[in-house]
Amino acid sequence: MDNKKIQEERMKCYFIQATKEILKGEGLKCISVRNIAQRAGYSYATLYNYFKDVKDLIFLCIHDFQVECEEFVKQETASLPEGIETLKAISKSYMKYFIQYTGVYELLFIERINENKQITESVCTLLDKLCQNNWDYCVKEQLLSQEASEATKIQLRNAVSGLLLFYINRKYPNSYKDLTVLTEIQLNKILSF
Amino acid sequence: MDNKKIQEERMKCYFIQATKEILKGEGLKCISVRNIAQRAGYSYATLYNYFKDVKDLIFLCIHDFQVECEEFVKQETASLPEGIETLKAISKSYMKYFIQYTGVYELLFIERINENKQITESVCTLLDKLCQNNWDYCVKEQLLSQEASEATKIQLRNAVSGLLLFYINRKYPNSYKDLTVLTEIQLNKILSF
DNA sequence: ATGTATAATTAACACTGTTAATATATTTTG
DNA sequence: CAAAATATATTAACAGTGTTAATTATACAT
Repeated sequence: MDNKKIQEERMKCYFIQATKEILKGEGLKCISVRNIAQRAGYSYATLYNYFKDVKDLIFLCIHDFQVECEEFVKQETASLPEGIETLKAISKSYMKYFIQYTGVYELLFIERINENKQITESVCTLLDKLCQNNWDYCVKEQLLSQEASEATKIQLRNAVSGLLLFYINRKYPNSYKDLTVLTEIQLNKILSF
Repeated sequence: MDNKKIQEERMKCYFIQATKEILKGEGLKCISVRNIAQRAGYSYATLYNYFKDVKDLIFLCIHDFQVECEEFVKQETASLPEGIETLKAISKSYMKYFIQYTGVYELLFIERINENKQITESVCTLLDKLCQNNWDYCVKEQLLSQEASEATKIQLRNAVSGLLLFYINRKYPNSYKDLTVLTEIQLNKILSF
């Protein structure tokens, strides 16, 4: 029956929605089967009729957050012209998203979940993807070689990851202002070619 | 009484030792009060006579691992002359330590524990510290300015952190060989001045 | 309307960290 | 040296966690 599928998808959606709300609000540490189910308006065991386990459910949120982050950055940088300054703006916007939703950061980069290679790789290279057309532009305008752009892309990804890890996970530096200063210096250093 | 103190310290040491063994062996996910106590040869509740809670105990391991990492890197790079190549060697040795003991990496950089500013900062700047005399050397030899060395130091720290995070936590890239290639490129890029 | 398939719930299990009450050593005192 | 007092270690219990089995409620087809 087709109705079965529709209803099943709707139910799944309720649980996924609840999970996403908790992650964005209270954070990863507040995720529990009973907590999710309560917010979805069902008993905790009902969840297991639609998901293999809680990891399976949480895993499904990753893709949604990835898309959300992408849209967030695109909206913030859509009006900017292609080039180095936009690469900086994208990087800062990307960081802004994860600093605003640290629970999402934890899920995407910290939490050990069922290792799906596809998703894992697309999470790791999300910033690369967001920057891609700007890198292409810089190469086309001969601001740097194709080879150099590849290495610099990875450099940018690592720098941003490092800054986020220390700031979100270790409160280092201990103020947002200090982080922005640090970020500015690092971005200028990496993106001066 | 002085004997009291000695005995108390000995007891603490048994639990700390057990915790460190589990962390270096099975990893952070295998840490539990009952598991630690069993390995130490005591009941789980005995632990609470010597530590406020399990976080307090785990926290005490951080300093030891930091020292161990420091000694590991120093031993591997002691014979090298000061300079850029040694900065690379130190970075690679530092990465090697954490890849060998991923449980230690998790504890120092991933796990959310009682936030002690002192320790947190010293963990975040451990690589900086290990490199310091080489940076001083490079500045003295006028290979780069003091200001540039500060920015590059942070750049190196972030790059290494990013590489470790993705590789250890997300298996990206998915082979150690690929990681070494990626690392080599990144280090050469950062340390070419 | 009744029987059957399906979905949702409660009860239970094996874990987790932590605390209170109990049992065991150890030390101090008569 | 024996008894009382103190300190230490252990078991039992509680409130959590994820997960599964058994049970109840619901929807659907005959």
